[in-house]
Amino acid sequence: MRMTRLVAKTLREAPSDAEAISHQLLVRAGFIRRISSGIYSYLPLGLRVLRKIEGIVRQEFDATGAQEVLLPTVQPIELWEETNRTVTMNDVLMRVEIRGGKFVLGPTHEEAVIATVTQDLASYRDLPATVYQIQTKFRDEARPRFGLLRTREFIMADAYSFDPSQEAMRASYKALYGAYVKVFDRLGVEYYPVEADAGSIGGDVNHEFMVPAAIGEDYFALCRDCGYKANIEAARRSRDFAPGTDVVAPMSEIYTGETPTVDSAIAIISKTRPEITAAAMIKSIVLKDEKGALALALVPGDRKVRIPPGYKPFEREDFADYDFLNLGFVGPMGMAERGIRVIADYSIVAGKAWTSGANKKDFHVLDAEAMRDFEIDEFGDLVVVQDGDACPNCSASMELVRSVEAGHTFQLGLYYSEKIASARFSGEDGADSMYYMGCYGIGISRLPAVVAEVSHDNAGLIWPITVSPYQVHLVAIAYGRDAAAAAVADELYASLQSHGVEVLFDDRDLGPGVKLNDADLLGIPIQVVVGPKGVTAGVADLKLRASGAKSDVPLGEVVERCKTTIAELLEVVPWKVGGRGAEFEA
RNA sequence: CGGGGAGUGGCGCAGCGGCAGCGUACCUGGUUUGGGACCAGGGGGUCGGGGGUUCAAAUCCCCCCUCCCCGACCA
Repeated sequence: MRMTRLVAKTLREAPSDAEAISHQLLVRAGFIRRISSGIYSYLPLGLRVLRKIEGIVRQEFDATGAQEVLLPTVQPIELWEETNRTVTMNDVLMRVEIRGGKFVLGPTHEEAVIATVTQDLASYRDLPATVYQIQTKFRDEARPRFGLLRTREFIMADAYSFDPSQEAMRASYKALYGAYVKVFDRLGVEYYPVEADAGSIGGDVNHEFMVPAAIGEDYFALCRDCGYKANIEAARRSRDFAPGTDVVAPMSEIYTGETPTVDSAIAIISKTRPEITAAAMIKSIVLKDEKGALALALVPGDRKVRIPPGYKPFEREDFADYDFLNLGFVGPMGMAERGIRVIADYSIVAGKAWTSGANKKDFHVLDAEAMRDFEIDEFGDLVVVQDGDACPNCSASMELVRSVEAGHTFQLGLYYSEKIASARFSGEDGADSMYYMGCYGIGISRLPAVVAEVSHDNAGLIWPITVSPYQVHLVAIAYGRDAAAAAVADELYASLQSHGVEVLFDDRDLGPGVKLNDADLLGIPIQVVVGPKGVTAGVADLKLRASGAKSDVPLGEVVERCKTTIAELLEVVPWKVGGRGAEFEA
């Protein structure tokens, strides 16, 4: 492609509303343009990057035997009512009403894929099967931000596996997980498949594919010793807490006044008992399960609580219904007698003096001991993991890594099949059976931004060759001014193309500084510069964008050198950690 | 949805009661061509929208819209 013809203009300055570096660079380099909040157009360069990423996904998904389909963007709302997701996904659903009735723009496609394949996967003989699509989706995100990283309209590659049994589902999951590892290896960015929280879907194992990035909205816990890694919502810490050895005084009450938070209570209490810190306090969080039964979660006062599965936090208004629950002064004492289940973090050990709310407004208790002054029905992993916590596998210190979620694989099991009557096939015995499903999503349109976010420098973008819009950026210095040099450049351009090299040719009549700076901004991995000086000497300058390494190449060898350099760059997986990826327990 | 900030030419910004400006980008001519050159000329803006105050509003007041940031939310 000749840049004089290319629909894109580089900008010296990014729009002021572009906050994320990836957003700024992608706009400045002419890859994308913002149309509305969270809604973007792709210019030719940006689309080529998308196509490269899609191509990688297609290859790796196809290699597992998955088959590409295309599901509708506009879906009848009845499909969504069947799974109750008109309610559970209400906030992101975009509804449209047309003559034909009520519809939604698909934010995801579980319902649609089941409706699509049910008659074609009607027998156990048709299973297993995996289909996938690369589709535009729409979610009315509460807050689109960071350019392409969080948008309302986005492109996703989503695969769905259908199996006759849980074991078969696990095999399908493993195959797709393997494809994901290959896809991310080829994208050339550092990534970690981490254990993830199943969310409301439930299901067995699921993984998120996380790319560490300063702008990331997610965190995962990483143990560099044993390789344990889990999303912060799913991460656990070691349960190895020995009982304390304090000589615990009898429990006593203390008037603390209007101190409904841990910090405010400690501020008062520490005046008389300076040794008592937030960590020595029990934070009691009131929960309710699906049936409305109450439970109490106990965590140390300096930690954030991780709500155990099956429970929801009590709403502020709910407290009015229970006079023994004083918001801000709740404690575990006497809860067993009231039939309230007490679940404690493993760190709430006996033999230690705890401070707690006294279940009485404006009062706390001191020197409460677990098992002596209050019962614990059950222990759980109830705290949100933080930097320095001990790894649950090997007890080494873990760190939290800030990252962007780039992909997510789920074992859905029967979650949707149970809700959708048509999700059935005839089993070997002739009876109706439900599909065991898996779903696998990669944020295609998020990835150019993810790559840009982790692969750039002060001069601009640095594309891995696998996703770069072009492989070679041919820069002609003094094109239109120096006939001899221009002729050489034209010849090189034609020659590279005829050898199958994807080449962007800067044939613009601009000063050399502009063109070289633009080449760095666009970030194509191999730059070839030809100008009057070099042509006189019989050489072109070949520069690798990533390393900045330059070398003079005789004009007659440029094409060959480009081809071998491309091959070398394709050979390298720029980032690879030993043991990462392949191993996991499905 | 709560809090904060901003809307002036494609992009970045100044102007803050008295003729709508600068840089960049764009067009024409000329000089220049190995790291964002220079000279001369030129085109382009309902100053986010509506209402009000005023002899006069980009500027002051009211309402609305949009965008950005922080938070809440995030199968």
